[in-house]
Amino acid sequence: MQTNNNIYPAGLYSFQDECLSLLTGVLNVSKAVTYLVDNQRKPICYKTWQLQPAMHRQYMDTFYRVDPLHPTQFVEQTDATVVKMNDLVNSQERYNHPYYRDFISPWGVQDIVEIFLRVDNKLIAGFSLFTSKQQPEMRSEDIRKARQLHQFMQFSLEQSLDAPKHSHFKSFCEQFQLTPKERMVVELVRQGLSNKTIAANLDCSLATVKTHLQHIFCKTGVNSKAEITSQLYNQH
Amino acid sequence: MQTNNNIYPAGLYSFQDECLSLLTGVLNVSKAVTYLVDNQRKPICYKTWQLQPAMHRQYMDTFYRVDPLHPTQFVEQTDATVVKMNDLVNSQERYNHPYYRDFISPWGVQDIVEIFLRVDNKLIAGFSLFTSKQQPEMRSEDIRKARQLHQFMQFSLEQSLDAPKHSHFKSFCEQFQLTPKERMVVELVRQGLSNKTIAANLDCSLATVKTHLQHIFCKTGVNSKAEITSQLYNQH
DNA sequence: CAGGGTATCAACCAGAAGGTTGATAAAGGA
DNA sequence: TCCTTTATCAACCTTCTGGTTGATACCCTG
Repeated sequence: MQTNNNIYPAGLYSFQDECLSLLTGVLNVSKAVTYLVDNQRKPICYKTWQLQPAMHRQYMDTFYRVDPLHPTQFVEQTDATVVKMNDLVNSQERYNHPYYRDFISPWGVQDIVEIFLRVDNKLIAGFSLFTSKQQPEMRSEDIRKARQLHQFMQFSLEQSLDAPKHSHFKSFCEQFQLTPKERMVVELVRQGLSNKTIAANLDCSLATVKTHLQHIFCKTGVNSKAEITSQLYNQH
Repeated sequence: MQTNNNIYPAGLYSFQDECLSLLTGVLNVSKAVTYLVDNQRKPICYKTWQLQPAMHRQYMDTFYRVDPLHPTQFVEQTDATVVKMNDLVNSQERYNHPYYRDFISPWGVQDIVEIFLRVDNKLIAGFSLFTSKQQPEMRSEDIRKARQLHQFMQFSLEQSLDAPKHSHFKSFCEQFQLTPKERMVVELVRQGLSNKTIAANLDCSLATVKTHLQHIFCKTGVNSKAEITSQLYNQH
């Protein structure tokens, strides 16, 4: 079942179960499915909740090819976390699209919300939540809750996988548009050096280091060197 | 030889933040507060959400003594996870109880839901969720969702306690034989907090924090809080 | 019961860090 | 060319941190 060089930590499978239970328990959905994503961005390890086996089989045989929410559709958009189908595709397109006309609609589905989990910007798991035509339409309030749940699942995942966070430094610097010299200061601050030592490292005066720090504090909204460090390790 | 079951693993504090965000984001509450629980079952490390500082102060000064949802009330009931105040105490008792009459009611609170997290049957964290008198009453549906959220938080907690991430923190603390309190200080230092904030979190004086730090510096050979942080992340 | 370990707090001091103002100078784009 | 950005430095002040000393109190163990 598992492909070659794709090793998932044992906990990921139960994590998947727990997430599915959480999402279906808290959000008002009629059926749901979850999967992991392999190196080739192919969904594997499906787990379903109140989803007809025949429907799943039909998807696996045919309709995955035209699924607008398929993981391969979100290769570039690494920021796509919670995607609502009816927002992604307008009603006109839906009417003509084989995925809706021949698959989604006949199974009584009104809308689908897709939730993606990533590690290091790499998609590793997804959840499809279905609402039926009998249910009230998904409101922005529900999407907000879904995003909230996503945030916690993502946090939980990073905690348990001990996800590498080396990209934080870069994203931190870019996010606040720090200048090259300021970035150097940030890196030396991260190492726990005193201002005097930083000045020695950069071959400038203590006053200059303090000015750089002042600019960094101002740009980032942080109040101390210690906070910079904790920011670099705790994204949130 | 002292009881070491009071170790707060690295990340527990941000875990607390995330849980608070999750609960207040998904459930319909007006204010909330979370705390960790120490060996003596005393709540520490409070974090509030939309809760008036004056109300919190009033609780800390006086009313914690008569709080029917106080962690010490649930010593035996290791299965108590989600407790609704109005279920626990009937309306007759509520009317005469000083906690309701003089504290809860004047602050416009209708009901409180308490959520407990345990590790090895030992209570380690709690969340108090408040609904206001303006809100509709908590239904069993909401409690069911709260239980669902609890289940996931509990799962996530157990997962992250086993995560390799904690090995640095743990080995650092064990290597230098830091006491439970000192470990807490180390963790709060890691978060980049000032001594004053650490004191507030541990509910002790600034002087005590400085003493703990002095002992930590002495034991570890480190010279500053900033160095502690870099030690925790740079150990290989 | 004495003693070690832990936790608590106060007072004091020197030095580091944070915050502000102001100034100079090189580099690069409008 | 002017103006902005970036990098540099000084002086001044407040607050925070680190380092020290000393003291009280509790718990557990010998």
